[in-house]
Amino acid sequence: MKERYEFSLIEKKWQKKWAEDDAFKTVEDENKKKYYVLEMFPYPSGKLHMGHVRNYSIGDVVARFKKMDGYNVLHPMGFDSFGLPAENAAIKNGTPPADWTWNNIHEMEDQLAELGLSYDWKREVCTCHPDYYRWMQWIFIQFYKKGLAYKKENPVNWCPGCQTVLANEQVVDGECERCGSAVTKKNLSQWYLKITDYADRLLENLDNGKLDGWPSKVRIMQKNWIGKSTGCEVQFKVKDSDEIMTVFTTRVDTIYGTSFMVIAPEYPTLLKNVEGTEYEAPVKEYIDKVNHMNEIERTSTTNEKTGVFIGKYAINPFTGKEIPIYTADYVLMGYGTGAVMGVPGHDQRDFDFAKKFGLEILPVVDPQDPEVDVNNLKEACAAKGIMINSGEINGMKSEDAIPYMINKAEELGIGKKTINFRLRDWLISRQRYWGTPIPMIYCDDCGWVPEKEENLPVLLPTDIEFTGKGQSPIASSKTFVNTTCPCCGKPAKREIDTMDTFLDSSWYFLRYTDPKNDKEVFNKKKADYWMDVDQYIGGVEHAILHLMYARFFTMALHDLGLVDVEEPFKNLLTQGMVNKDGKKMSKSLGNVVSPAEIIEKYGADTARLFILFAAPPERELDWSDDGVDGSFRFLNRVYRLVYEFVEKYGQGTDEFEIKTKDDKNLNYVLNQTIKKVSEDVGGRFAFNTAISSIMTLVNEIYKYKELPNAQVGLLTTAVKKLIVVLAPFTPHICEEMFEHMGNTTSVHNESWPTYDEKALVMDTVEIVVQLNGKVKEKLDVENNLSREELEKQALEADSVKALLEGKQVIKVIAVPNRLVNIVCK
RNA sequence: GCCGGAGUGGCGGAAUUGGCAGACGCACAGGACUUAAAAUCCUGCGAUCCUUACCGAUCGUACCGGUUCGACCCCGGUCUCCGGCACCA
Repeated sequence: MKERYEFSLIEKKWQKKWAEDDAFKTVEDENKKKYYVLEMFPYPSGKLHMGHVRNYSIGDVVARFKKMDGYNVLHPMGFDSFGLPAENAAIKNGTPPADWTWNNIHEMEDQLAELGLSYDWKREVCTCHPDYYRWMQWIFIQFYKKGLAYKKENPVNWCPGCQTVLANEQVVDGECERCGSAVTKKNLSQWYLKITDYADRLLENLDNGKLDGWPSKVRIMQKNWIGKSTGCEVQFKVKDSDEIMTVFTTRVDTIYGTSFMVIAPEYPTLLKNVEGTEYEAPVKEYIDKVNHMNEIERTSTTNEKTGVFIGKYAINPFTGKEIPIYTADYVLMGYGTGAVMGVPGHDQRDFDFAKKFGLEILPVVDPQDPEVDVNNLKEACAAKGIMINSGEINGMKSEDAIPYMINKAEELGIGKKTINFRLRDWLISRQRYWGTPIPMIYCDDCGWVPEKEENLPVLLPTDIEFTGKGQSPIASSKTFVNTTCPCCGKPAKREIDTMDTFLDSSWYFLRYTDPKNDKEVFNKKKADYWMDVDQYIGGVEHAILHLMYARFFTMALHDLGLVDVEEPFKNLLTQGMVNKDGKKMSKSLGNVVSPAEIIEKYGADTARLFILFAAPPERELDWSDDGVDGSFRFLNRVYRLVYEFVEKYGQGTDEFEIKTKDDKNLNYVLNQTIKKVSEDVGGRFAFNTAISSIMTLVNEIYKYKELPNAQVGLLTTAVKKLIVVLAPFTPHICEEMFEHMGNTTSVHNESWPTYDEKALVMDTVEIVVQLNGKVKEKLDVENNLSREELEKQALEADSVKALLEGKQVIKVIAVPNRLVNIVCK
């Protein structure tokens, strides 16, 4: 070890050694407790950013700590390597997507290596590799066989920028989450996965304790996304017709206040109902107008209500009243039945609509609120209350009227209790090239048939022209499309769409448990040994999409008998963003700090230390160049401490005896630090406070070593343990210092140190004396004094007596080892 | 609109169960070492007031109020910021 801290040499030296020794290889071991720590694998854009560094630094500390703490740790890494950017590069530069992607993967592997992360690279998984997507296709076929995958024509979200369809979850505020184009609707025949079959289970597990290790924020977001609502379907007859229109409502109690009905412009019988009437032209015109709106326009809540009367009336089954039927775009075909009953008194949308079209507003719930005049409503009153104008349910509480009316509707055979979910089935077809081919074949005689499993993988063709326009680029392949039917052997055509890349990332954590298996998707025994993931770490932006898809996949695979667990991630940590000057790092703002630059200037250990120290992991972190300097200074300070120690004492000695107050103090701080780091890293992931306590220890060692009666043995112990507890955070420098202290093994194979309870008990403690809750005095008293004894000693202390002079003591509260509060006047 | 979360020095943050607010670090200021600089080391660092100084006093965790011997922490209300959902009947 040199006198100066030359991080670059040190980091290269140990990275090489770890690679040569295969230091982080993991194998199943039934005799050891397993721990699976996983960071969300990256898309191989080619460059690591600070968000990655933060994500992987957190994971690495946990992995290294758990390993030292005696666990059999699985800590793998891979690449989510299908996706649009590779294809865009092909359009722009003519580089084949595969070449572009593999180049990027190799660059990112190098960058990850520079961070000194403890991955078992033998388990690397890349989703664009045929060894992986072969099993992706296999899973799809199992889903298809179980009825979980189906093809259907539907109005779907279409992104004109990416020239592909999108899942509901990928449409954000009416825009494509990737490119920001306004999303439009298109009628297309597409593949779906039946995630709605799992809606109830996905929802239930959010609240039944299975996901208690998740941030409640994420659970609430998923809950809202699934959006369960319990209500009632009620049938309305259409006047002078055999047709029945069924509405869905959560407020069947208000049915007596229905003054109109609205159906969606896509309602299947709408055109038939107006055919040949004077209403045909205006209705068609309206539908046409709606079809030309994009999602942003159509779903804007600030829009004034629009709609047209369709010339028909429905009959309220409870009152017999005839009500006009309208079509309006505020009613969505995709939710409920596509028809609603209009109760303007108690639903704001219906209120707005009634005002616009001059329809009757009949109050049926009295909220018993002096501020609300029910007979002259200024806005809809959604509050609960007492039923009025509602026939036999008058006087009932509205919350009691709901079950009563559901019951009644069921008895009369005109309705039933219904549960609706906001969650829709997952549209997984993409009109793109760089993704897993959907392994389905269309035969004129047999229809859609899955490829035979022994023929998997269905390889991506390479004779492709990339234009960025039209249908899937795969259509341009001369070799791919034509095949024979796996069922009857006649000529048939392959599906040319590929899968949404979110499928690839929905089960990669399972493949890590058995990544090289070419006989099965993964071995059940291995998967059952490692699963579930004990700690999953990644950005909160995946709270809904990835995390819900992965949960769905795991449940479905569980149901197929492939794995025991049904929830994949026991604990979830959502890390905050890395900002600069309070703003998101971005090229356009020119405030991007590149990890490569920082590593070159300060080394990976400093980068890791700073990023873990600057803020708690789940919070946003503001990058500070000065702060990085501080972390660098600290590592230099530790380095110097060890260097000077060895210069002076060689390997030192382990033997010591606690004699002086200073000995006792250093030993206390040492044990306190071990305790604090163990709890902060092992329990609550407070890496910032763990590091601050290590800094305190270093400060104390510096003070102690200058004392004339400092003991070499105690000093040696403190320095050695310091290196060990710091090792998970800054692995290279600690390895170097550990070696310099005379060790021939790796510091990362050390057992995590335990602390001595006895060392944490001081002879005396400082307690606070308060007068009426205000601190006035501090006293050193014997440790663990009883309440009574503490009170007695405090009142007898001269300084306290002086304070109380001329005052009358009313009450004394004594808390052992903490304080005495004297209430007086 | 609905549902979450947050608000603490000049800055990042700490206070884990209602018990000394501001740990640790950054920045800044002063000093030591040095021919000088860097590096390093030492000291100070919430506000206001008092005092020559030491000592001390009062206020202070977004704002207003409450509970309590005692509140950054619990309760009620208000404001601001951030995130999610949103014409889902």
